[in-house]
Amino acid sequence: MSAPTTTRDKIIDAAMSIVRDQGVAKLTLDEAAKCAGLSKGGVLYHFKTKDDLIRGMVETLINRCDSLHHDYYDREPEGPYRWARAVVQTGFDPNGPASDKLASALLASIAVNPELVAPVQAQYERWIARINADSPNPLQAALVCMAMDGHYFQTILGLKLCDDEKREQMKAFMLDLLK
Amino acid sequence: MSAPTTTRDKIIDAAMSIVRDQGVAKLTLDEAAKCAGLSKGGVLYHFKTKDDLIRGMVETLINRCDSLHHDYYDREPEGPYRWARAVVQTGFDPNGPASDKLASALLASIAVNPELVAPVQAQYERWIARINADSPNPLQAALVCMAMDGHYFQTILGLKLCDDEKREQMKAFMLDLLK
DNA sequence: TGGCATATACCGTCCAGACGGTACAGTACC
DNA sequence: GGTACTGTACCGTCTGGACGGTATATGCCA
Repeated sequence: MSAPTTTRDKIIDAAMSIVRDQGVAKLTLDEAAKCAGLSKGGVLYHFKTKDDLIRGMVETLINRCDSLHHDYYDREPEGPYRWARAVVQTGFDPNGPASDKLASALLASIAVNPELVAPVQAQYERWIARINADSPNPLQAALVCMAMDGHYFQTILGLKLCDDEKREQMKAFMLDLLK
Repeated sequence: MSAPTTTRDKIIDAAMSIVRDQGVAKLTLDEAAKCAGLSKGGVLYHFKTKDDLIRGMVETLINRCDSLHHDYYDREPEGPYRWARAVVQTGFDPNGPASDKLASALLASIAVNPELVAPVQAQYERWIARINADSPNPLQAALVCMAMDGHYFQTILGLKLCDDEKREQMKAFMLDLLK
């Protein structure tokens, strides 16, 4: 994860760390300010409300996720399932959406105000469309993508389906299905 | 979902409904009491603390999930991947863990106090062990089970990967992989 | 049979603390 | 002197939880 540059980014980064390390309940404006190294007034200058802050977190999540999708798409060889393969690569990226930090944005949004998830839902549909468009068997692609969602699910809950070694096997297994 | 009988169950049921319908943030002792048709004092008689209430919700989730696993296991024909097939059937059961109501227990626990997820983590490992034990290719089973987790993930977030028709196709596709 | 103690289930009130948000007075750089 | 940003002091509200009280049922003993 690249180091945050602007104060705004620093606050978002701090908020994500709080959720990851201490749980959503501990995400308060005061705490976010303290972790970002400024006062509550400072935070409220950048984000008018707490919902606003979470909107920022969600936006960061979506942007970083989408840009990773594109990066991996460019690197993947042409052919069927190219987008699906990019999704798998993204999901296993240590700085990707399955990192504790980014996933925390989802957690924060659902917990505080379910409406804040809307942008994710919208983007999700766009991703699905993209994947379906270049997948010969949409069911096959959907299965693998659902499994990636399961991966996020496990990350958020701290569930361990497999150790690091099996994770690599899993990734290879998935990519193998997308040829 | 069977109608709650004891007051205790009624409270847990009410709490789950609140999380599902209004979001975790609205889950307060007062609100749970009101929805269950008694006073806050009454709720606190059955659950000493709010964490206790959530522990009850998580326990209900685990029990109902495990009992569904067993039900479907009994109904599935013998052979390889029998437990994995039971997991798929359970995941698609309208009253199963992917129902909004049960999933809300997870949400509540992570949001309020991440430690409360521990019982789920413990049970999860037992389920994994069971599935691996009768799966010729553990990667195949793991892929499908991860996809089921993805299904819960989508339920919680309100994401729509597929419509009802495609869901049925998906289920058939998964079960077909487990033969 | 009646009197009394104990347990269970539940109610209503009160309170300390935390939280989101406002107001405003700075400060530092351009 | 204006713009971008920070710090502090404060307010109203909400929430978890403590607590004392109440009604009913059950058990015990004479």
